[in-house]
Amino acid sequence: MGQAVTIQDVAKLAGVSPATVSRVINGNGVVARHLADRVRAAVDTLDYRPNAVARSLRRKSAAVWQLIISDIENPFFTSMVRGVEDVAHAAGCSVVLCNADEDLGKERRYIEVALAERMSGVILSPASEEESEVEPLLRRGIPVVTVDRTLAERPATVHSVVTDNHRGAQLATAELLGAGYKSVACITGPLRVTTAQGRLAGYRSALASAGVRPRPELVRVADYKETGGRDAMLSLLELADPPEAVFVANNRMTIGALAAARQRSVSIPGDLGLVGFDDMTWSALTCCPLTTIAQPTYDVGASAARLLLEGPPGPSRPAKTVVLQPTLVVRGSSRR
Amino acid sequence: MGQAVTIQDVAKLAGVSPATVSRVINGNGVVARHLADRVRAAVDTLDYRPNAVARSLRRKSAAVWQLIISDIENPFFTSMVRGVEDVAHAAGCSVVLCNADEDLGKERRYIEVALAERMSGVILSPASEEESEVEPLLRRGIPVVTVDRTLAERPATVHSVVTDNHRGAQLATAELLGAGYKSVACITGPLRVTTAQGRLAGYRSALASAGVRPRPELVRVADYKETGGRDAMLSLLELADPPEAVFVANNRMTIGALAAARQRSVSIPGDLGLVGFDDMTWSALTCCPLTTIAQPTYDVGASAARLLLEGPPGPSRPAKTVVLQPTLVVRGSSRR
DNA sequence: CTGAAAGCGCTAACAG
DNA sequence: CTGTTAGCGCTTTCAG
Repeated sequence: MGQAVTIQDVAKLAGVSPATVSRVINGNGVVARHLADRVRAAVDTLDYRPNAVARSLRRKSAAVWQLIISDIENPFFTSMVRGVEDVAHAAGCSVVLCNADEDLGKERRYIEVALAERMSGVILSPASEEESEVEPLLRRGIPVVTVDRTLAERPATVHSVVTDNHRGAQLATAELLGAGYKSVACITGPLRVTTAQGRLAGYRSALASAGVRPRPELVRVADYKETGGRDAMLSLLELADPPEAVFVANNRMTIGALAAARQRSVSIPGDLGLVGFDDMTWSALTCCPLTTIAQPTYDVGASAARLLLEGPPGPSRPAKTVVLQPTLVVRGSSRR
Repeated sequence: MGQAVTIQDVAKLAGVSPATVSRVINGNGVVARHLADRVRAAVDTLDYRPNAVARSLRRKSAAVWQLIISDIENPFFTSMVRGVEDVAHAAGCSVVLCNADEDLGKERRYIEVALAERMSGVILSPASEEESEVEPLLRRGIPVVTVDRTLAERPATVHSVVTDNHRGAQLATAELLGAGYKSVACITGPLRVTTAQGRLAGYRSALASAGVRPRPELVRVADYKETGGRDAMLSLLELADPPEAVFVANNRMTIGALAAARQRSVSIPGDLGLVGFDDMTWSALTCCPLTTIAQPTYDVGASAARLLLEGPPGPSRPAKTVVLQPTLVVRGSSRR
C-alpha cells in the first residue's frame, strides 16, 4: 500500500521548493540548469509520478478527453477510435471511451461523468438528434464535437464530423437500380438519429432521380442492430409483392438481413440484390460477397479530434461541419 | 463559461455549513430532515454537481475503473465490455475503456494514467505474460484483475478470469479429426500471450489423444490480426504436403485465413476443414458457415468485475483464477 | 531565477 | 445533530 510520493518529497530530496519542482516538471518558467538536474534526479530516484487529480483540481481541467460512442459492438465506431486516439496522444491528452449503447440514459450518465471529472473535451455520437443534452457541457466551457451524427438544436455551438449519408445511400440505391433490380427496399435506423434520416432521404432521392415510383411499404425503420435488421427483412419478404433488392443502412442490420434471407432460402444476388452501409473486414467473405458503402472511419475520428483541438466555435469562429465522402465498394451482392 | 457552482454556494443558499451539504449528498452521518430538504432544494435550484476531482483528491481514490483491452477492433473484447459495465454501474463505479492495441508501450501509458488518476481498480488483458507491468499499481494499492489472459509473475497477487483455452482448442482439433481430416494445422497468436500458448497446447494435446503424429511445419505463430492469419494460411497452402484442415486460434485471424483460402480457390469444407476460435454474429453467414469455439464473453467481463469488487488477494484471501468453459458450435466448415 | 503562501472543492475529524 | 477546521497535492501569483 505504498504511500504515494509527492512533490514535497521530491523538493526535499532535491533541496529546492515545490514550486521549482513544478516548474521543472511542467517546463514552465525558467530554472537554473543545476537545480533542474537535481530535481530530475530526485524524480527518478523516488519514482515520482505527479498526482493528476491534484493537478486537475488546481488547473480546473483534466488532460483527458471523453469519447462517447453509441455502440461499442459496432465496428464502425470502434475503428473510429484509433483516429481519435492518435490525434489526442499527439496533443498530450488521454482518451477515455464510454459506451452509451444507443441509450439516452447511459449517454446522460456519461455526460455527467465528463462534467464531474472536469474533462477537457467531449466527442459524442449522439443517441438522438433532439434529446441528447450537451448544454450542461457547453455551459461549463467544455468543448463538444459530435461525430457521425449531428444535433438539431446546436448548429452554432458545436463542431461536427459526418459522412455524406445522403450521397452514400444514393450510391447504394443507384447501384441496385442500375443493375436492373426494379424495386428497391430500404431498411434504415431509428429516425431520432441523423444518419438514419440522411440514408433514408438519399434512398428516396435516388428513386426519384431514376424515375422509380416510391412504395412506402418498402421502407422499414429498425434499430441499427442485428435483430432489427432480421425482422425488417423477414417482413419485407412476406410482402405480397416483395422487393427485388434492399439497401440496408448499417452494418449490424446487414448481418440480420443476411441471416433472414438465408433462413428463407432467398439467394443473393439472384432472388434479391443487397447493398449494405459500412464496409467490414469480412464483407468479402459472406456467402455472396457484399457490395457496401465504405466510410473513412479513421479520418472521421481524426477530424473530430482536430476540431476539438481547435477549440469551441465562437462569435468570430463559426461552428464547422466536416463532411467526408463515402465510397461504393462493388462486390457480388448487387449484380445479378 | 459558467463558473461551476461549489458546495459552498449550496451551503450558503441552504443556510447550512458545507459539511452538512456533504453529509446529505453522500448519505453519511445523520442530518435533520428539514435541513436535508433545504440542502436538496438548493442543490436543485443551483443545478449543483459535486466536483469529482476534488472529491477524489480528498478521498485519495476515484470511483472509476479502468478497463484496458488488448484490441478494440476485436469483437471478443468489445462484447466483454458490457459485462464489466453492468457490474461496475451497479456498484456505483464508472468504467473508462482504454485500447492498448497489443502494444506494450500503450499499455504502459494507460497504466500510468490509472496511477496518475488514482483509479480505484484496473481490469487488464495483458499484452504480454512476462512483460506487462502491473507492480506499480499493486504497490499503490490499486487492485488489478486480468481478463482473458494471465500474468506469469504474479499468480499470488492478482485475480484473473480466463476461458479454458486448452480445452477449447482440443474441442476444435478433435472436431476436425473426428470429421475425417487426416492432418490438422494450427494458426496461433503471439506466444507472449497466454491464450496463444494455451490454444497451441490444446491443439497438440488433441493430436496426441488421437494418436496423430504432430508435424511442426503445420504450426504457425501469427499476430491475432487479419493479415497475420492470411499470411499464415497462404504459407500453409504452399506446403508440398498441405494440411487437410486448420484450427485458427482467434476471430480476426480467421477472417484472414478465409480470405486466403478464397484467394487460392481452396473450398471449405471440401478442400480444407476449418474451425475458428470466437463465435461472431456473422459466423453463420460466411460462404461456408463457420464452426467455432464460442466464449461466454459477457460472463468473462462480469466475473472480472466481481473479482475487482472482492478486493485484492491477501494472506487470508488467495488469488482466484476463474476458468469459464467455451463451447463448440458446429456449422459447415468442419464437416465434409 | 527561486521560495513562500494561498487556495482549487471537497471530506473527515473534532468540537460543541 | 451541526459547524469549524484542517488539509488532500498541486500550481501560481507575488515578493524577494
